[in-house]
Amino acid sequence: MPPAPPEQLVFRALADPTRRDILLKLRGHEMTIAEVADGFDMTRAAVKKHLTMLSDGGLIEVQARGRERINRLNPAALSPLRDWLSIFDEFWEDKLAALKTAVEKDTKT
Amino acid sequence: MPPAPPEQLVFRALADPTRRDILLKLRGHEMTIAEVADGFDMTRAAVKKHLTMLSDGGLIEVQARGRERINRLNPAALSPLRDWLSIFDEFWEDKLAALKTAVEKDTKT
DNA sequence: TCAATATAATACCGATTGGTTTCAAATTAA
DNA sequence: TTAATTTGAAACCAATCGGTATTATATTGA
Repeated sequence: MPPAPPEQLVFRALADPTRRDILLKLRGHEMTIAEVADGFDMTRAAVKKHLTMLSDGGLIEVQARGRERINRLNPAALSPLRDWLSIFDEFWEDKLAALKTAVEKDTKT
Repeated sequence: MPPAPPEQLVFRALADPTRRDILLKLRGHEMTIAEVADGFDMTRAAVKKHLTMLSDGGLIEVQARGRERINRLNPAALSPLRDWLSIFDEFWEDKLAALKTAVEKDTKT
């Protein structure tokens, strides 16, 4: 297993909508570059660049098979994102609690 | 309440490490621009630009108070990110299940 | 073998980003 | 009132980004 890419590469990879769409497309089954590119309104070369950035972030794994490159989703690489998000869970809860209080106070009057 | 910014503005806002650090810094209590900028190795103007992008993504709320601008964390704006992440939960689970199976098989031999 | 296919690699382009500096405007405090 | 403070806004710069086109390389299939 290659080392987990730094958090920054994950956030950077997800910053582009085309790359997020690629990840969605890769759910379920692996694809060659040409298959991934199919349906996108850009050249294969452009899609390939996006795939490289996704690979840099560890979000996909690429495997050579003959002259093709098989791209496979690696959902485990989303962990840094989950971890970062969890830092804000308590504040999220605080906001919810405050809202609950406000609603209760409102219905009481 | 202003309309929720599109998902893309949230992902874009989080793509920069300085902006993520700003969000961490804003946990707990609100701050003026100068207070946010303090500790960062860049000009106040640069930090202000980051705050603008965070505001564009709805991740902070800005309120004028005299000549100061109070910046407050808005954790609710992270929802699009949570929602997007949840799309991959099932594949995450699949991977875990596969791992579990592999481990069981391994310990059995 | 040889042509077609799948990808890689590079150079190039315009737009955006992340930063700076400079100057103006609004607010506050002495 | 006047000077200091806080911010806003704009011009500018180098680097990165998202895309193109072109060329080269490796693999496959007839």
